[in-house]
Amino acid sequence: MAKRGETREKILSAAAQMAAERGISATAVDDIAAAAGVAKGSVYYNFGSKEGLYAELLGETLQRAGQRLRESLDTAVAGDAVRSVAEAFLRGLQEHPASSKVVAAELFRLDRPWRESLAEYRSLFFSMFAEALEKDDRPAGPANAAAIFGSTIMVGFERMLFADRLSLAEAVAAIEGAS
Amino acid sequence: MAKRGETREKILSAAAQMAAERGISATAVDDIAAAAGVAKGSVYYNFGSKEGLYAELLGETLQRAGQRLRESLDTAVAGDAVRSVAEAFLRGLQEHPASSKVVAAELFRLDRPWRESLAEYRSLFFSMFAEALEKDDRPAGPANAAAIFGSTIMVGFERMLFADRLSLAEAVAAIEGAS
DNA sequence: TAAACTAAACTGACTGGTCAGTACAAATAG
DNA sequence: CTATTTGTACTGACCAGTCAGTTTAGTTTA
Repeated sequence: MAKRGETREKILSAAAQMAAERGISATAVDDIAAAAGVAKGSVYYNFGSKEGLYAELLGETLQRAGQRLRESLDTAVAGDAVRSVAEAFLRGLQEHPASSKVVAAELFRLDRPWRESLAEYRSLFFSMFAEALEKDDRPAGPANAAAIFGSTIMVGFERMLFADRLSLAEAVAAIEGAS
Repeated sequence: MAKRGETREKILSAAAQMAAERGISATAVDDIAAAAGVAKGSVYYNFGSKEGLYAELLGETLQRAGQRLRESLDTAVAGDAVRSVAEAFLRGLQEHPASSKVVAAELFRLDRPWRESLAEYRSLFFSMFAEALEKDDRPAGPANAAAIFGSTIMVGFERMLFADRLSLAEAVAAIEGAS
């Protein structure tokens, strides 16, 4: 029998994979369990509810992204901060495509229980991009942060959908040039 | 009895309002009918299905936006095209907040029947922003278009959520960028 | 001019399927 | 001995979609 940690990992991975393809609400708990090769009861034993499961998946993903951004921001040279942060963001998307897709699709939704948590992270990301702009001595109002963040997400998404058509360097250059 | 057009309008308006607050999938046809002050059967008489109803709402909204962008693009002076298109886009969001929210929330989803239609419009918008960039003699690759489009959407969304905190001019300036 | 007719518009109770969540006894692992 | 996992069967809520019947507006007939 698998250890607790392994079961959790298998479930989280299957949940991410399926939701990336079909969306969260179209993914049934029975299907997740089947895809993970695990009993439905184990999902509830480990996560309590479907909501709890996806809250954890989104939370993990967002926290990881936040940490990445924080690090790249702190180590970046002044004048290169925006580029550095945008690149860190894009790398994150690339390394965890499934959960990233889920997050991206949920980021604009208004009807989910984890709306608050998502909104919190959104404003955290905003503030970090603003910080990067400041460090580069560029205008750093809320609109400017939103603009940079928006272009980064959109370019990242585009890149995820059309795999290798767009190099990391090209993508970052476009983001820098946009605003 | 109300004329056919009136009933349709009431239903579309209620559908937009509710979906903007709770999302499409969390909005029951029963609730739409109740909010519109109309029997559930009338929804099906007029639109055939829930999917048909929202397909029409999204289609209308996207087409209107597309037209707006086309016009502003065609009348814009070279050098001012990006600003002009971005402003047109933001104005559209402002004038139809409910249906715009619905569209924005659906724009990144992977699991809907109207995914194809949305994707089509997304690439139409992309190409118009690319055209605007060209007209302004700026780099106009796919990444650049995605970047501008992303920043426009994100700033517009931010503006919709925090109503008057952000003037149209400020928003457009942030999208255009300082350089 | 009013009665009869017609078709389109509308109604709302009902149906059938889906799915989150529960129950629990038995098996396995550390 | 305790925590974890399994498998199966079940419940109850929710909700898209249906349909037989009712209302309305407009038109024809006598």
